[in-house]
Amino acid sequence: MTHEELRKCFLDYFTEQGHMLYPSMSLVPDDPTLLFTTAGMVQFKDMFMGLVPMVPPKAVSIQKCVRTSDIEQVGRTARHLTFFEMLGNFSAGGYFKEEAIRLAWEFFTRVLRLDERKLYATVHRDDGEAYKLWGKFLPPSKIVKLGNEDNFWEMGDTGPCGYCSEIIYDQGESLSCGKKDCAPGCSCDRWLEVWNLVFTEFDKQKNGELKKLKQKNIDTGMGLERLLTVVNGLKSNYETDLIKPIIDFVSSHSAAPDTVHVGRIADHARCSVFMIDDGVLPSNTGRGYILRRLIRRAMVSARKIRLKKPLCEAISPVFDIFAKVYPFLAHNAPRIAMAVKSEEERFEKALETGMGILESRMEEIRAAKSIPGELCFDLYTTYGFPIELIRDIAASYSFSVGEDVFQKLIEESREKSRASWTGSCEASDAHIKAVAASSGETPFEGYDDIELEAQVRKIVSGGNEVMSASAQDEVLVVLDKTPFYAVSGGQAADTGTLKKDGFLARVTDVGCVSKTVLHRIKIIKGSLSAGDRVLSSVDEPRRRAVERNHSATHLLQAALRCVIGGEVQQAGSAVDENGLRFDFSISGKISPEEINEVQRIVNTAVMDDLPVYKTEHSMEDAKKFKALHFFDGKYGDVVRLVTMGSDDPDNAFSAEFCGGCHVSRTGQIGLFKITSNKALAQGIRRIEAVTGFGVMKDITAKEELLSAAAGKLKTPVNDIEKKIDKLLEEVKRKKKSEQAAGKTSCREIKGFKNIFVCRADRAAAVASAADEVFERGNCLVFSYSIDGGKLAFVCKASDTFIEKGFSAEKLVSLFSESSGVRGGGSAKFVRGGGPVSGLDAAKIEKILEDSLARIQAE
RNA sequence: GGGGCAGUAGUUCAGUUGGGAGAACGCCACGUUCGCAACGUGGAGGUCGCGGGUUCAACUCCCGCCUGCUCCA
Repeated sequence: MTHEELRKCFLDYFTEQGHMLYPSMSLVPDDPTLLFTTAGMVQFKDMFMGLVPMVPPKAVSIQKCVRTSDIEQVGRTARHLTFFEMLGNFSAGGYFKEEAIRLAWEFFTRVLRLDERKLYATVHRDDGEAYKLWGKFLPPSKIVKLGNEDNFWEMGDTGPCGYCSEIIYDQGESLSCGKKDCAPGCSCDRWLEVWNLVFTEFDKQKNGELKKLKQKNIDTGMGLERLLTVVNGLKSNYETDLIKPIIDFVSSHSAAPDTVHVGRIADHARCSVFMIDDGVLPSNTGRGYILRRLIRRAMVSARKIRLKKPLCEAISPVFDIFAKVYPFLAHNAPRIAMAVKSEEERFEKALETGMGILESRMEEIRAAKSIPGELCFDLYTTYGFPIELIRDIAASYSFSVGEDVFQKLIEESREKSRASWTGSCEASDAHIKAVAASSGETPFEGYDDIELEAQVRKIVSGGNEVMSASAQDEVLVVLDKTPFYAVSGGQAADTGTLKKDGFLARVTDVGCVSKTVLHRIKIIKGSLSAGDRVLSSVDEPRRRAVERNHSATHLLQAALRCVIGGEVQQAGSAVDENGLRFDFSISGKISPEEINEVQRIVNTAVMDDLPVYKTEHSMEDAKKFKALHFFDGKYGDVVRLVTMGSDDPDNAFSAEFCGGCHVSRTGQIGLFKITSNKALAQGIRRIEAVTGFGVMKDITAKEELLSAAAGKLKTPVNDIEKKIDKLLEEVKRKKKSEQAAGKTSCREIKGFKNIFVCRADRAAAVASAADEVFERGNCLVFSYSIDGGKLAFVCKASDTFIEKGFSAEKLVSLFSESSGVRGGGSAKFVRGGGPVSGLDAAKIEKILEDSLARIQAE
């Protein structure tokens, strides 16, 4: 059976039983506390919590997942993967244990016709109900009772959790670990945990307390790769058609194939491709860092097996495997390969500097016949040079590696990082979600009306629902409909006011929980109660500015595509009243000429005053337009389309899915000016720009700057450059003349042959005065100035004087003793200085002569 | 979020307990030789990432910030 057939089998079975099919969500979840989507239930979390209803209460999905906690095991065992797809059926407040167990058993035995003799079930030892239910299908000897470790399921420290029950497939004695107590539940390859049925009925609190959920839920998860292995009677995930083509490709291009490393490359290739497809790019933090680590680990393995292809080519089989399942993956293939390639180049560079450092310490390493752990740690943490490669290098020279020290240092630095981790706060979050869920959707009517009368549905203060609020309070308000745009899609939230007789409040922020809009207000006067009718008004000038910037962002993206090509992909965007920020992926460089061209194209579109169309389409219809890009499962049933220039996306200047607010004609944008253009990360650039009044503000600020500068230079604005050139020239000349010329007087000290004292009129000339004398030949010279209330001096001594005891250091130290003015340097050269009080030239030279006399006396 | 390393001439970098900012390549001028190349001499080019502090004196030490690289969470 192919993976495609198995998918169909699974989805057909559950949809026939009334389950609604949910497409896989992105690997990057909306939830910021989650690094990646790690299970099928992630997209149903709010439904399990009872915050959002599941209609109908039965769902089925095949979810892309990433888990990297067992990354070390990948390649070594038959079943560990960092990327996998999770088959699952779900119910929030619908069926529970009995139906879940029946559905699972029936799917395995009747649909897939798995050998019943090889199936076992595990249940929690306190879950008598599940034990009894399994009794209908399995003899007691094949139902295993285990503890919390195996049969209590929770995701993270808080949230939905409960007992679970696993179906285990016996892969046969040949795969047993051989231990005496090897039995179902053993973690070896013989007893494969295929399907996990989770009965979530608790909501774990931060303090560890288990609160009963409002409803009971079913959450099941089954790795597609594992199931495919079992169904086809294979021994390992790596033998399935989900991975084998990559293994074959990699092996055939390797000079020294090795199962562990080939497997690792295959797994990491799959994971990297899907992560990049969902918008992750290699970086040094967060999600990007996980991706970087995968790619770099794969590269290390590629070196080990002497892979003859770069990684960016080795990933190509992944696209073929998933061509039918994720049709848009192939569309992104060039971009994905590009991202991998640039990370490869980056890593190569890191390896090069690492090798350089290693070589520079080779002498010491050779002597010790060992690479010290401190050096390994340093190479690894500072330069990203992997320890595996250090081990290889050491082995090739038969040196040892300071592993103990290395491990100790790594552990210490990990501990440090962990200790400084401050958990994210989501204290009253759940309450607010609950209020939102019970309030229902808030229709947004602000596209057309920025002022309307609405009724107050709920008031939330400090996370709790209240009946009223009064002056000075800061509360959240839910209305029955709203003109306020909530922050989303990069567009900033509206601000404005809520008013009624004797009542006034400022709307400072507007947010969204599922489809309920929450208005954060600060009450200026009067009081507000649930049920009140209020006039809600959006600040118009601000909203218009936001619209100009948002529409300009669309024009910018279209212009970038014109100039650079279709590879430009939005990687982030932020729009507020002050300007716009657009991040995008680009493989190569972008020249200043290209930036100018982009700016010109956008302004042409503005001056052409193109009409802007906002239309709604069903997903089905929208897919017919060629010009549009789709992402898996990102949009709902109805999509809003914003096009400029034509209402036909295929002929429009710009066409994008967008729920945001826009001008009605591009002419309203006024003018578009790019203010910044820089690289954010490898392959990602950020353009910042302003429009309308923002451009005016920008120009005014620059004009003021120019006229202020002109004022200081006492010259007309147009002559600024000339004037600056002149001034620079003057500064340079002065600097030179200061050093060179200046009045200096010099004399030989009586009784001391070739010992000179020079007095310069400026501090800057002291050194050159000393040099001038010193160049005449064998001598000792003390040069000083009294300038601005400070003494500055330089003393130089040639070798013969140093030998005789007259070093610059010695002389100055005696001089300092008497004068209190300090200085220092070497025997040949000393400089110093400081404030002088009551010292004049005569006194200074007297002190100097006394000091010389003391040296001579010694 | 925490740690490590780095930021010096157009470029690649050096700078040794704090004591006059350097090399190589590149650039300009002159010269030697001239098929190309090369060689010689001279020269221009630096707020030593930014801002504080310590000091007679900071590229160098201390504190803060910015940027890049990197490991960890």
